[in-house]
Amino acid sequence: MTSKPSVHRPAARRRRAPRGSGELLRGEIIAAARDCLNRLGSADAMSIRAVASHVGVTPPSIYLHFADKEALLDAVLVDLFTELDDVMQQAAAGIEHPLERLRQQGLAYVRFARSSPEYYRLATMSVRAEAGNVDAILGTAAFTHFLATVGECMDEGIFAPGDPLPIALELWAAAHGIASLLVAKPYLPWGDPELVADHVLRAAAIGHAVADLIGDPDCAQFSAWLAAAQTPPAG
Amino acid sequence: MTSKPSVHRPAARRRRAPRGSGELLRGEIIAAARDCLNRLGSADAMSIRAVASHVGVTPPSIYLHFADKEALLDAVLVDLFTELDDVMQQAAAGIEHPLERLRQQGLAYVRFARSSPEYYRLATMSVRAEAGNVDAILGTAAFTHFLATVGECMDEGIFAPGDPLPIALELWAAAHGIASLLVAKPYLPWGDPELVADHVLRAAAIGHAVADLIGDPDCAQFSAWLAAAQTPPAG
DNA sequence: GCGATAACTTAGGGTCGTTAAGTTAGCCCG
DNA sequence: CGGGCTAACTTAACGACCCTAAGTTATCGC
Repeated sequence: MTSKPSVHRPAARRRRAPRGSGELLRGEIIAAARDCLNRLGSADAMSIRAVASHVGVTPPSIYLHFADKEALLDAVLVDLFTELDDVMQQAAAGIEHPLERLRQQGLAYVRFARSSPEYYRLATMSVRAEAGNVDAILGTAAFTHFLATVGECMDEGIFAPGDPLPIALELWAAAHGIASLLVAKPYLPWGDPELVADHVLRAAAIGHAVADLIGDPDCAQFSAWLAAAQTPPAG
Repeated sequence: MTSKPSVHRPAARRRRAPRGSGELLRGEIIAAARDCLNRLGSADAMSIRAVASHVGVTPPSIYLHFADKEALLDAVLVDLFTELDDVMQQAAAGIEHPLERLRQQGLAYVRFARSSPEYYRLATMSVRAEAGNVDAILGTAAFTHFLATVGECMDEGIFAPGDPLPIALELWAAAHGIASLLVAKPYLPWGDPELVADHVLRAAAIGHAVADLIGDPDCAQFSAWLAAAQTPPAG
């Protein structure tokens, strides 16, 4: 399991860095780690040895910059979270209706997950995070921006006014659910991934909006409300 | 990382099994693996050596019954999926309204995930499954029963009539999303896990029902529909 | 040019998954 | 009741892994 023959392209031994710039190597290591990660496909398969050899250095040198393998993976993730924010911001740029912006952000999130599955797995499915890193996720630019959009939806009357955090977390859960399954079980009959992601996100948003609207009826009551609402709106 | 000092309770060397019953050991190995899995907390930390020593046998004996570590983990999962179906069936028993049954099944699903996080991680977050195992998930008793409940909701007029599979997959995505995050990031400010799970599931169900109802308006139109629907239903 | 020290390397301990080859114990058959 | 067949195991070892301790070398300030 651990003993798959990892690819060892020895990568010509690199010249020693000049005196002040040990930080230089750090960057190269992270880049190499990212490279190994999506070439080998799993954090397990990405060995310190492979990363080191890829940079042109011996394994112990890695430990001059990172406490252990986990710390290296964490550093890779920091890189990636800023990229995630980039694509989400870009997807939402220039869209005025906050609900549509929410949707585009969600879709960008799922796309990002699908485009680099191993990173996504690493980021969301590890227990590595200890109690301290609450901010590591909630403080992320990506989440902060998402949270803001949820707030704007409240201002618009889409969601009931109040603290946007719970709604944001729950919408995130939906987005993560479909992203995660598309990544982990791509062979299931999802149909067009973009489309199914849109369905899930849409249902989550509508669901929260309507839930805020109708309160907490029991199932029979909801069923009745639904039947009454059959009269379609204009459009 | 891999080199955490695994607990090696040597577990008195077991007597050789009688001639016909090699299958006996197989069961004991699976049980031991399950035990190690939730004592050590991760599939990585569960070493073949630990499992073997827990059964009272040497590591190579494991390979008489399982091709490799992955096969052993798969066998553990088969065990667990039948248990998942048990708790979901039990949760739904005696409830007549299909929507409420759907909800209880979803809640049971999340509860199961939270009660054995490492199993859940293993089952849902691995890439191990190849193209062949579509049935390994969709053919599961748990999923089949869930699918049936979705179908009954269609008969009841909750969801638009048609193929229940897409809806079931999408509802599953929502359930998986919250289950997965509760398991992987328990330190986030979720509040009461049972409650937040209920919110997410509820929103997903309502969202799909309403989405079927209102078609695919743009955001502004939806906003208007929402405002018009403010007139609360009876109850 | 010469020490101090940053930037590495060599060597190795301990764990892991897995395999090849050996050994022992239960059972069948004479 | 005893000899042998073979299922059920064990011993030994390979190669890969993470990580550490201790050594070495190149760069820079003086």
